[in-house]
Amino acid sequence: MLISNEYFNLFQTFECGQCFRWNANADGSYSGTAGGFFAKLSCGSSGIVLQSNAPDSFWQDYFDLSRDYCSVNSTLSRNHILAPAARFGKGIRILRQPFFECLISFIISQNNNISRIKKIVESLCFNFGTAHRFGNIQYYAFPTPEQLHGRDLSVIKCGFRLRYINDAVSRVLSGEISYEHLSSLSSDDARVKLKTICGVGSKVADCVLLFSLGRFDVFPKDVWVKRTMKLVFNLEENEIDTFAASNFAGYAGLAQQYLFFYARENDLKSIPAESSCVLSPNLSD
DNA sequence: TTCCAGGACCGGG
DNA sequence: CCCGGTCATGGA
Repeated sequence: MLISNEYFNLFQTFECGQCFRWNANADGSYSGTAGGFFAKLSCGSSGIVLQSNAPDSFWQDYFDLSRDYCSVNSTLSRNHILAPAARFGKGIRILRQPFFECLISFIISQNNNISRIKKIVESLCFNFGTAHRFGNIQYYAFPTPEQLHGRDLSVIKCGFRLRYINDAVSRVLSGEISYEHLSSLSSDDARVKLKTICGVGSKVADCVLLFSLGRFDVFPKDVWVKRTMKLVFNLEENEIDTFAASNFAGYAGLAQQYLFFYARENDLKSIPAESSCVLSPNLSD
């Protein structure tokens, strides 16, 4: 499969913090798994080459390839404060990750750092997921709810999140929480439903809504985003949602991801010298 | 040693 | 509604 798209950058898409099972190879290509499939993506002169055991339609959906990111990026760039971040992360695509994988991964993410999140998720897959092979590469699918139900998960060392995972597993298995049902709800109603899972609050729910259900209207607020919104827009936490809804034209989720990626890549923890309210444009690319 | 990480829960005010 | 303390774990 060949993907020719200026608005799809491997590093930006896989390192922007939305996913935990993609890793860079020495040559800059990326390998990873989703939905039980394996893929390797490398950037060539005529586009991105994707090798996989999955049908193209799976990745078409997963990488949100039918959406016009040029248009969305351009829309968001009309906000002159957001524009430098939109340019810096213009190759980010919002992944549509399989629901259960996304839900469990972001439950694990809470009060945690990305490198350890990846280790815990990988341990979960290695210990409880199904082993597969793609050529000479062995990989482990994300475990299904059935594979996790009733098991002692303490080997993955996820700390206090253990009972949260157990609750999510049983609620999904019972059918009470499902992708199909959530898809039929508004984002607000779906968020309320997700938050009935013990260990799922607003932030984790919004990440699931954005990274699995493709709800671009939500705006997940983690420590980095809250810090950045205060820094560059001078907004308190309780002001962010209404601001995002009225300024990001229905694409708050992508705006949030641009900001998160920009802030983390540039270690934006305090006000850069001299510029209190504009992202520094000379840091782009 | 202390602080922090893509937070959530619980209690009390 | 909002606030502070607490919850495992490991890296800086």
